[in-house]
Amino acid sequence: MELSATAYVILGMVFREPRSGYEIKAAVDNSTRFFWAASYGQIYPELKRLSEAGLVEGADAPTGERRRTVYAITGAGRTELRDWLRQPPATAEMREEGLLKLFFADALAPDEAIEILRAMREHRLDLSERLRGLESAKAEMEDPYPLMVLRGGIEFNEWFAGWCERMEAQLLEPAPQKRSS
Amino acid sequence: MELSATAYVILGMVFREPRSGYEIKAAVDNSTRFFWAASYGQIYPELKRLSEAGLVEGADAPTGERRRTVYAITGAGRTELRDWLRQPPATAEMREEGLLKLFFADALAPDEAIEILRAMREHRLDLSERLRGLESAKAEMEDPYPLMVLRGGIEFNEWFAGWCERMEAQLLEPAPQKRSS
DNA sequence: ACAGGCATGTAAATAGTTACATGATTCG
DNA sequence: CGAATCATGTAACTATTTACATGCCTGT
Repeated sequence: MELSATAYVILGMVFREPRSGYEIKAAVDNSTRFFWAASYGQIYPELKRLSEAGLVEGADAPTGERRRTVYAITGAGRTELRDWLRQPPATAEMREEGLLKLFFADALAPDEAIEILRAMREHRLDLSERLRGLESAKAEMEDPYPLMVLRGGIEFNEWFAGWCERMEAQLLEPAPQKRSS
Repeated sequence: MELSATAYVILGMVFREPRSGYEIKAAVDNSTRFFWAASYGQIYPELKRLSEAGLVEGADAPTGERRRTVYAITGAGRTELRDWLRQPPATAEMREEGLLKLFFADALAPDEAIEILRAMREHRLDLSERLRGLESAKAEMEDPYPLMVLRGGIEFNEWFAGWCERMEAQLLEPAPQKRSS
């Protein structure tokens, strides 16, 4: 069975409890989004495919007149998810515009290069703040892995901010003089 | 002027010296690829667009009978690149399948979760080794930023590997007992 | 002679975002 | 009542990868 990455995100998100497409999107947005995103344009069509493949099962669960479908994982879906989890992770990518700009910063004045680092640092500090805001909610869960990943995210963003700070300092330092004695 | 991200990668890559599409690809592959990739399918069409927009200029530079075009940045291209470099970096994304799997690892046995971390750690160590292999080449350059970014990449991958190691150890530890005294 | 690297390009497929359309419910 | 949020979906667009096609040049 050849499934998209989004398919596995969905399977993972309905593994513990049935969820609607909207709820899956919300769950992704305050957890995996930071290392694996998914939009409505991916989620709804994928739910239909997974349903046709028998890996999830939809059930009507309207709130009043507002139609709503919650999807539960099936036995086959659970098997599929576990099989995938056991494969060694394949993709690991980063797209960091700040590093790209820093890479080309020789085209700018030195103080402008420092400005790139400062902006990256601020962004990473913002992110770690936001992740900290999610921490208490996850701290109560029985499942320990989301919290582990979240704390990893916080540590990473702080590490990155620290690196930016060190590089800013390095660029401010007077260039080391080459002397013979 | 609305340009794609690939356009700026190209402008940056031809800023210091004219390069062919093939050389741009090679340069990307052992530098920015780790945080910003580009394929032939993006580079060649984009070179044509940039050329039409007057931001780069192609010149025939065949090697024997083998046709070859090297592109040099124009004054307008330099201005465009610098304008972009001065904008605060907008996109910063990560797609890390290992973290996604770890996030869902509750569907597995504990030793299988450790295996995910071990695979991620190995991958990051491999990467930092490969980046170290590129270090000597960049150490001689006059332009200091590529080396700074490269060393950042090495440090990041080592930090990440260390985090994986710490998390592996945490999962191996006996669960802390809740005692009153 | 053949493999591997240099060199340019396109076509097709896949992935992903964004914007839009529609309508119900809840809270202030 | 109006805004925000719940809820589902599609269309259009943009981005990106992969595979393929073509052909020259260099070293063994």
